[in-house]
Amino acid sequence: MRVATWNINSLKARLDRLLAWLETAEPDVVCLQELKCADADVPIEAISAAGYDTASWGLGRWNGVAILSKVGIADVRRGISGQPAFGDETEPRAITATCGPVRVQSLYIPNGRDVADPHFPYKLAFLKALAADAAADAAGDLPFAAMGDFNICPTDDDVWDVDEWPGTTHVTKDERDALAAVQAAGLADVFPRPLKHAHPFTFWDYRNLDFPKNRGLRIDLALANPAFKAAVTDAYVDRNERKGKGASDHAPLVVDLDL
DNA sequence: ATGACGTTGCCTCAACGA
Repeated sequence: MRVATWNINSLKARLDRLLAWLETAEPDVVCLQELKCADADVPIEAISAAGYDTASWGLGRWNGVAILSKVGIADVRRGISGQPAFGDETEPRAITATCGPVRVQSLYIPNGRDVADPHFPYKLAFLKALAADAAADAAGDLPFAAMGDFNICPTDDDVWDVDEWPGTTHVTKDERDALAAVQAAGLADVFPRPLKHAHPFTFWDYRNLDFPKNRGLRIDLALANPAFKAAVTDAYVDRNERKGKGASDHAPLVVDLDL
């Protein structure tokens, strides 16, 4: 089976491209982030017509996550245990479901904005809660993967140029340590192959010709438990989806499984 | 070709992204 994760930067604005990509890539399960719409505005009919069930958690113009599945959606859970709120709002940044033989989590980790911004400790707190929350699924026999936009470059190789990257967030030791703690719970990075160039970047800023110049980041990850990892036959970043008019600034990360 | 930022809300600009 084929499982993917994609930060689509607005479900409404990207719907036509999403539907076209579902038809060509034929994933069985897709984790989406940055829906930027409320649950009531999720176009479940169009997605259903493409053959997918939808589980979503969206509140409005910011954040929002979903899981699409051709193989059923069961045991849906919104959020994570101990999820920190920002201000008085618990933001829609995690949804988990069992889809056929796998359990997947669609994650949109807070950006952090700047190391001096309140969003930065919020990001670290979210990751700390995630590490604790993931331990049970990580240790289980059911293939499980926490997938999504982690907003962290795990290593300097995951940045197009760490010297030129205006590196406050995404590359700090605190963030990488917090990510390592999630992995230490029993989740391994499913490292994808790039379709072009040396590094499997998943994000390129819209500005400054970053995509044509391959000034990218690898911030979208699939962290898998041993049962999921053992079933992986291939993983790649579909950078072709970053091309053309109306693209998201992220490309899908696709994982193939012998399941 | 992949081309100089895009999306949303109530909006004519601000907030946000990474």
